[in-house]
Amino acid sequence: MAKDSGSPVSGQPLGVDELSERLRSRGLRVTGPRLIVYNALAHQGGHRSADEVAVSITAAGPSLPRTSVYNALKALVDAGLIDVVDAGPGTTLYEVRGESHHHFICRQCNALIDVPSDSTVDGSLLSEVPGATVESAQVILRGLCPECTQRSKARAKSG
Amino acid sequence: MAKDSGSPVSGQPLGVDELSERLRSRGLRVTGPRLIVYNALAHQGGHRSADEVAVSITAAGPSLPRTSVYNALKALVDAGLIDVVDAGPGTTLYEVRGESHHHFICRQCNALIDVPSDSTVDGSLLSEVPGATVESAQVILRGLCPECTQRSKARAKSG
DNA sequence: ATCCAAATTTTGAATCTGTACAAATAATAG
DNA sequence: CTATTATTTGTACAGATTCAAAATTTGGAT
Repeated sequence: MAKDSGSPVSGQPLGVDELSERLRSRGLRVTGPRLIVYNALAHQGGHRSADEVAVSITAAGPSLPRTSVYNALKALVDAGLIDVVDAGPGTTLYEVRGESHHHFICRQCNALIDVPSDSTVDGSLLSEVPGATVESAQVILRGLCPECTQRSKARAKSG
Repeated sequence: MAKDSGSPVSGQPLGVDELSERLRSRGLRVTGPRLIVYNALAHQGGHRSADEVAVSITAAGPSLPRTSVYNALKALVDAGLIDVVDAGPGTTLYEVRGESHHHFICRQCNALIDVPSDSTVDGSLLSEVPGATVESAQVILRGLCPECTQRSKARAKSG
């Protein structure tokens, strides 16, 4: 569903030691599948589905059972090491936790583009719901990506 | 996944005539299923899954095949008459297109709450992607809804 | 009013994601 | 090293969405 490549907005992935510490600090054990899945996702970069992660793992050596990939992804999310990408309904996408950012989705080619978040705007969003405790704000922008915008303009001119 | 009822933020649904015109203006035919699905969604209000729409249609008379509901929903989205709700991965939810607004999702009770959008903030979001044509911006706010926030406070005090 | 070509609907089955469960296994405390 | 308990794994399952092919309907032309 989502066409996607590397991410222009990201922090650097964690090493095994810090990774382990973070897992333990949340009461989670450090296991093979979790390290493998995290590294696969970090190595691929960008936004990836559980299936894409599984495939890349298999490509790199012995494969992990599908269920294990799902389990590991869930554990990593719980540990705050990776995030579920807010990019609308459909297949769940994950990304290594890095700097806060938003997402742009092209309605034509489905490209998913990271957009640096403006902390000022971000701040105003967080105070928008009276009575509620707003913990995070994700923005989904939709429209035509730069490439499709170009193509669209070209088509309008010539024919 | 999403617990939900009517929407506090909405425009008034379109009549058959304007509905038809809008479909035609996008090269889409005016068909029974499309009108039925639109009206069902408009009548229910709020954020609804394809299944909820199908059920409400069946309850009101002759039922539509599930596939037809999906087809009609897609056509209506293409025509810009309804919107896909950005509320994270999972079942796709739809709503009649009305005033622009955002969504708040409670991490505890999964309540999905409409949040009026601040046009100022909205404006800044729309200009955030150089080269791209940003057509819409939806915001997903996450945290504790007012009720769960209350419960949380109460628990902190007493126990 | 009628006919035609193309767009849609319909039917039924297939697919794709994600989850539930129970038994086997591995990670950590002591 | 051993016990305890979290995890992993393999299998089965459920729900959402899509697909292919045949039947029908729409909108424009005759």
